[in-house]
Amino acid sequence: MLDIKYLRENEVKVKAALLKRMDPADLDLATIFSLDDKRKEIIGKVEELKSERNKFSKTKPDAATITRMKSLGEEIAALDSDLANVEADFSDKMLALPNIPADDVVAGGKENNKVVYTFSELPKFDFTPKDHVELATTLDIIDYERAAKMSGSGFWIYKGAGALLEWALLNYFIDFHTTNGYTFIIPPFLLNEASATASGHLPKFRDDLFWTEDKLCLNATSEMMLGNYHRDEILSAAELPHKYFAYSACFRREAGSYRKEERGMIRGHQFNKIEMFQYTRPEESWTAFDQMRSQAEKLLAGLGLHFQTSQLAAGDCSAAMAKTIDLEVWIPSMGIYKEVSSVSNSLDYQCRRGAMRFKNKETGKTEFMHTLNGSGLATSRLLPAILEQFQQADGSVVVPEVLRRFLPNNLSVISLK
RNA sequence: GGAGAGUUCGCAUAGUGGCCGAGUGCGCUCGCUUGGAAAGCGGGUAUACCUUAAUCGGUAUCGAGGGUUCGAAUCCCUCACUCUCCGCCA
Repeated sequence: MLDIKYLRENEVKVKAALLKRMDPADLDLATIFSLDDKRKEIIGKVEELKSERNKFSKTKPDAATITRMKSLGEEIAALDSDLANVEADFSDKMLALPNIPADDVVAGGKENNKVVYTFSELPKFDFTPKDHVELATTLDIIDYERAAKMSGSGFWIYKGAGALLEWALLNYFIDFHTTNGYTFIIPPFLLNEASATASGHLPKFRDDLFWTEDKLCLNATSEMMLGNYHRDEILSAAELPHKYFAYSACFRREAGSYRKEERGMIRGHQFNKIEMFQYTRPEESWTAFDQMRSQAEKLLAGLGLHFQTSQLAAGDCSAAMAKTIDLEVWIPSMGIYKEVSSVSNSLDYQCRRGAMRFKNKETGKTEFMHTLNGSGLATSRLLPAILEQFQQADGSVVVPEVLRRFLPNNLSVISLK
């Protein structure tokens, strides 16, 4: 959520920035301002009346006063209900406004994304490379068929060396983030509606979430959890920044999509992800952003995979974010780069929504913090990338060096039994 | 799933319809005192919104939402959470 005062004081600038990501037809600040005016007007009136009522409520009033207060009460009730309507309308419209893109974020959609970094060379093969589904199935490390039998399409089973490799990836990430001073969190995997709303995923993603009969939804990214961790809290300046990382399985319905082009485990209903998250002082968030980007890149580079980093155009960033960069790993069989990490700065947008503040010692004021999140990393596209990029002519796969210490007997090659 | 007890200002507690946005103790903080400290004494110590140049002031908030009432921390209803006992339990 944006700051109404800032909007009013910087209307021209804000408008220009928002138009980088919004259709002009959807941007109507004038209506928001007039709702705000109306809101203030009613508040002025109703509070005056309440003040009068309170004066008489301090003592036992006589019969005449009681009659007068009764009609005053009716007036107050009417104004209160008007106010509730106006405020609901106002807050709907405010919540619908996306974040203001950072100055260096270009306008437009996906087509304007720009590659800003590339790691290593495109892998070349002197044999005909296989895709990860064939490799995994032949090596018997991923079982798609039995997963479909048990749970339906879009699920898979990690098996044997596949499960060990998956777990080694997670261990490698956990080790890395812990070394960098992040605190490990394993959150609940189900959350209630209030939390999903505060994190900004509702109402937008309602249909993309799995819902239980108990009105809880399955976590689609642990950002939902980490972004709620300090909700309605006021922290002290001294404890900032807070750096967390969480492991969770992530569940997404992915209704009606893509199965043909995105076979195997490129897109599924359940995958594992480790998410970095920071709460910072406002003046420190861009430094933290660069830090998180570099951490995600190091993590991925450590695996030796060919990938690129793209800076997203305004329209391709999710609504809450002022700036986002994506790490995209090369999937040889598809001939494209697929996202494995997304690092974003939401500035104070999420904190306004969740009332997450800190006490600034110098100014004595309570201010909103900034939040940043970044995958570090999602595994569901890494495993295919590893299988495909590191495959050998005989169908075996070389295990990245950094993972071996997390595997039994320092397993270095996954081969046919 | 059943029965009961709870949820008040950072913490602990007081408060059963108007004098309660809320007392007391602890904590924190400022000042006095002191060579310095402790003790002691005195002051301060929530959040949001409205108003204001700012202060002052006003409104709301005693788990959440609704109701009764001229007036609710206090009475009624619904919900959430915590604790105790019983039941069930892959």
